[in-house]
Amino acid sequence: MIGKIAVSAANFAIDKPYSYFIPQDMELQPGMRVMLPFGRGNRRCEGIVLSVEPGEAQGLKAVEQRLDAQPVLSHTMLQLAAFLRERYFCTFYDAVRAMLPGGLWFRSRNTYVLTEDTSWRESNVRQADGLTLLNQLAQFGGQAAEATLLETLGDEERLRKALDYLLRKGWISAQVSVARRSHDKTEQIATLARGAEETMAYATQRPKSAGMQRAVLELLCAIGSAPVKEICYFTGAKPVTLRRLADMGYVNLEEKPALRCREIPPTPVSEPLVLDEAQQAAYDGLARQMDGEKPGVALLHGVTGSGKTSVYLKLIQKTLEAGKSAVFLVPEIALTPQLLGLLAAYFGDQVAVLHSSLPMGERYDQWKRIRSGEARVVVGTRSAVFAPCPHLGLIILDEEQEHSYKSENTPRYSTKEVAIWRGAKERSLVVLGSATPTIETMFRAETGDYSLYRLERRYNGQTLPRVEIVDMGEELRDGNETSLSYPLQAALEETINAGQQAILFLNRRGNSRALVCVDCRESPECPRCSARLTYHSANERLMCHYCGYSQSVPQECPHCGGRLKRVGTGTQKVQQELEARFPGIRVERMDADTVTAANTHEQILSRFQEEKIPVLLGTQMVAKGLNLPEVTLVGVLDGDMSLYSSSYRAAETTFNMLTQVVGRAGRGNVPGRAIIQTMTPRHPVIRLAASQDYSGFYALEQQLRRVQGFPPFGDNTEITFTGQEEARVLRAAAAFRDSLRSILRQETRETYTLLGPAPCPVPKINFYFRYRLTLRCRMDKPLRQVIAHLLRQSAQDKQNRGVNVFADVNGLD
DNA sequence: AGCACGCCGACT
DNA sequence: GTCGGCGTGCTC
Repeated sequence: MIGKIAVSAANFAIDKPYSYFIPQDMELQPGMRVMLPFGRGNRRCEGIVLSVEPGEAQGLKAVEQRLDAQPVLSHTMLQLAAFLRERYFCTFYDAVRAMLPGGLWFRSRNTYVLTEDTSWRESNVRQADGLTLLNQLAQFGGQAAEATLLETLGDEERLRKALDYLLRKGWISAQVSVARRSHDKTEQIATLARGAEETMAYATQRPKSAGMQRAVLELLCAIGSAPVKEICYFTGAKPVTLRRLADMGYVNLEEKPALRCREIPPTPVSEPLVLDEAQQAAYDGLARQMDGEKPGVALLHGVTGSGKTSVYLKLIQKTLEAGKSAVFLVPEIALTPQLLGLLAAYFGDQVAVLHSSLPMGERYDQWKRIRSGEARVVVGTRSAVFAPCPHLGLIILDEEQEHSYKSENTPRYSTKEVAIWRGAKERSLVVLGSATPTIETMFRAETGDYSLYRLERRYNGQTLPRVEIVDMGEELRDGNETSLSYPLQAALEETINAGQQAILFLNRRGNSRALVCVDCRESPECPRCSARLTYHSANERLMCHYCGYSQSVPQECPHCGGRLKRVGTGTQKVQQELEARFPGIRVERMDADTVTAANTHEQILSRFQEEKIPVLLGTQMVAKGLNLPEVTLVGVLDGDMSLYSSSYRAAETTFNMLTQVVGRAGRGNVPGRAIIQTMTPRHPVIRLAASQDYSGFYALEQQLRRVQGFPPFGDNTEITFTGQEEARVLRAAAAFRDSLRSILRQETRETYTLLGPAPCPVPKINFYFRYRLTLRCRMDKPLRQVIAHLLRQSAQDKQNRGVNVFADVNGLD
């Protein structure tokens, strides 16, 4: 038998099904993974079987090992992988990697053994490193793992050369052992092994070159013990430093089980689910759709607090009654404790939670429960859209406008597109829920591609908050230079006096801060990226958000030696202003500086709620909060459009953000009130957000998108080129642009815009320069094939060595 | 991307 | 002779 197999070692340029001979005694089915020899060197790699056909071996290599006793991907899921490959310009195996949980992966270990040929003992080995390895192997009983050998030579390049040499000589041979990756439920904890004084004395007498060890010891003296991961975060040390300190006897390292995912406490629910009239109407329509031949896609458009969740719950109930499974996708699991509690209350242990921060073993356990049909309600973040449900009946995408549904790594898939693909294929209903749907989604609902259900009134008859816009320019002219306008001050006073609560929101993007020199105005920059370093108060270090570089805070400006001053979100400044205006007021602050591992987002919110602290002041984090019934006033301190990127989505993002924040006011019995402070009070987006007028915003924005050919009227494709040599990157981009342009011209596409190469918003990350082309044009199948062809061509062009290319359709920036 | 293969120059 | 370096072309 012959197997058509997708190979993990294949890159985009050479990705296709490869035929392998299946040995007689090996039972292979599509969807099983195998080990294979691949390439000239017969390097071992993984593959996944796409199909099995009868045929002769004639010159084919043979499958070496079967890795799964039963398929890990069903027929449909293999088709989905093919879809991902075609749609997102990735390899088949990239798609497979995204679809399977981490715990299912194998780790292969290279081992080297001495052969019978011991002639090297007599002859004169001409390669010094090779001799070292031979001696070491002999010492270890003729066998050693690659990692061990690497440790002796210390350099990957040298190791490779030496191994190469020895293999060629026939003195050693390579073996690969494959093992399922250990269930990753432990973490390493470092503890101080001796007294703090002794340790400090040792630390201070160490040479300057051992500064990292010193930093680690100082930290440990202060806190006693901590997970190795965290120590590395706080000091910038590498795990090897900890190991060295352990060897010297100053630190104990032990494996401790990592915290299991918290059990979800079910929210107490007294009565069976009761829907109000609007909810019932939406539910009836959706249920009817679900029973149909082709359930299709539905948009559930409901203002905040209109009770979309009840409709979802009822739909899930119906799905279970029909003997099928439901997938409930959320933007971020950490922000939905209430939802998890509700699901646990209604569906008990039928619920499986899938998200990326789950320990690997746990994710694998959940995955198995889902596949076996034991868990039929799956809640999770974007990767949960690949849940292996045996009979999928329903997919819910809550808050469908959220950016986290778009993957930013290969494959750069859109969860929504994947959900819709699955829905169509598996005949399950896809429900997109939002208070502020994306323009694309609403457009498709209006044109009839999706069905549309509306929940227009807030549950329990709460009214939407009254919103007021304050012109901060005018405030300035009136001599108010603080961030609190007079109307906001007055409103705050009223709220506080009435014993109610307020949220103040700083609409800043960066939720971290930078250091700026008071003299030359320069900021410390990352040595690897074209980005400013941001100050982290948690570890008192400067860190780079793009590459993870970290350093201690410099004493003075690296450019001119001047004094460095912290600038940033400004919540601290606002807090001072609040305290000056309302002496003795308690303010809970929530930003990158106050949210830490010990003081979580959730804890801050519950303290705010339980202790009835009058004001919660924070950055974007406060927008995505819980139901806070006592909050009657919301103040947006800087509701300006310009704070957002230049992306075509800027208006949408701003509108959504403002609507969401404003909607936080008045969810209890008292009607809410919101104040938006802005320098651009007449900006239509601000005005529409203030009047909570989604349809007005939609009408306006839809028209702009139509004129400019942005989604849903066209697609915005970015082709990004990265590499360490700027000139090569630019050349590759320009060559791509020229080829693309000539093809587009031949095809006489009526309208397209092709821009670039232009530097990306962050032009250098980790020493890699980044340039990109922007193509505005409908991305249909033929055009996708053109792009795929050009990507392959670009990757194979010898002049483009060291340049990576990838394409992203309708990405986020 | 790996990796072998082949050709060349350099060193022992 | 042997080794390392580099350009070329293929991967079932």
